[in-house]
Amino acid sequence: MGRTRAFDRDVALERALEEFWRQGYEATSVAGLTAAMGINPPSLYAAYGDKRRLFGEAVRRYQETHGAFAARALAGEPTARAAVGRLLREAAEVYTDPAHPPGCMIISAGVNTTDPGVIGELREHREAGKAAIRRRVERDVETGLLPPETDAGALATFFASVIQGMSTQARDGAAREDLHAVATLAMRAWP
Amino acid sequence: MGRTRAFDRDVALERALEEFWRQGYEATSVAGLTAAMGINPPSLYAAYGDKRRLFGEAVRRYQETHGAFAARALAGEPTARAAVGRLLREAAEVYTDPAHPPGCMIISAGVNTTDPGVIGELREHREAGKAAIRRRVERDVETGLLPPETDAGALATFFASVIQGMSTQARDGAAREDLHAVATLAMRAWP
DNA sequence: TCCTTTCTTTAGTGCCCGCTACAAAATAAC
DNA sequence: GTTATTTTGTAGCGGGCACTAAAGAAAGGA
Repeated sequence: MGRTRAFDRDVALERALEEFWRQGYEATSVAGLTAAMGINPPSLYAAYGDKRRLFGEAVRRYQETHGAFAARALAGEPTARAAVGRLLREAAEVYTDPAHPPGCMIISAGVNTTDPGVIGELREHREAGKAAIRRRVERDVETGLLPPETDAGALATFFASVIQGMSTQARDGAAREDLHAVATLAMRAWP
Repeated sequence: MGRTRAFDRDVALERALEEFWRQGYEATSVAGLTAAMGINPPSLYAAYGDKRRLFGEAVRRYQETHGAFAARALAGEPTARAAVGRLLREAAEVYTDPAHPPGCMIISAGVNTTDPGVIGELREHREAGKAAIRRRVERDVETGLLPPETDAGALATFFASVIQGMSTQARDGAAREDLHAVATLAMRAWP
């Protein structure tokens, strides 16, 4: 019983997500959030807790929607090489999609933030992504698709670096074809 | 004539530089700056103007000291390939030097900043670095050291991406040898 | 209809931000 | 020593920050 909520919780969360994506955690103010979400501060605090927890929900939602292409690419190709190639190509697409802010929220939203919880949460997501690449490469080494001397850790760090660089380039205004060229050149690193 | 300044302007500027380097422009407060510099706010404003102009001086100083290795690498090797190889290796060294904050100030200090002047100033430095790589590659294409079909712009964007990714990795705590491995793999992109 | 519960809006709270007025202290010129 | 000039420390300015107390408005249950 009681008065029903006048706004759509998921729609408002998506608006908040895009504010955090565009400006990062610290540079995004509660006033800016409420303006983007179309609600007043007490509604935000009643529905999401506080700014920090709203950010946590936004990160989770990002992983499940805009960022989900990465896990799909790594799981949906017969070889590590094809999986990473798809991962890089799709990153070029997503990072330059004009329908939302450029680059990757997980990579950029915690930069220059004071809150150690925010920094750690995003860094763990980035490390998890790097570890996923590494495991995909190791799988192909174990099955003989890649030579046994392949350094899976180095390849994972390299491709993670390239993806993080592509995100920075996208935020600097790089065009989609520029990032596709980066992806193509990065694929030459395979043994 | 008048009272002489009680602090060393250059030493205090270096302290401010490291604050901006570690935390970025917006997350660095004037209170934090004055504490790091060992002075009071009126001394900061008398000596440097305001926070924005102090940041501009810090960026200029960074380019002339910690960041000068890049121009030296591009100018001091006989081939573009050797120059970029040295650039990547030295970036791995500098970005993980425990004597100062990790990563590159030009790449990270403007992320998630509201001030468009700060954003634009740092982006122009990044674009200038990318253009310098491109010109170095073009020079070797013109002299016949690289095949005429070489895409200098794509190579420049690729290596700029790798360097920006290395900076992010360093800020995430990557070891020096990890970044050296990234540099080695990136060098496989050459035609 | 009336009561209870929840969401809504208004209007703030205390705090830290970049920045500065002011007067005391210190130095150079004479 | 005196004066003019600059730097210094103290103390505080207006403003935006994250967050909330209070009361009205809207819904369900009796």
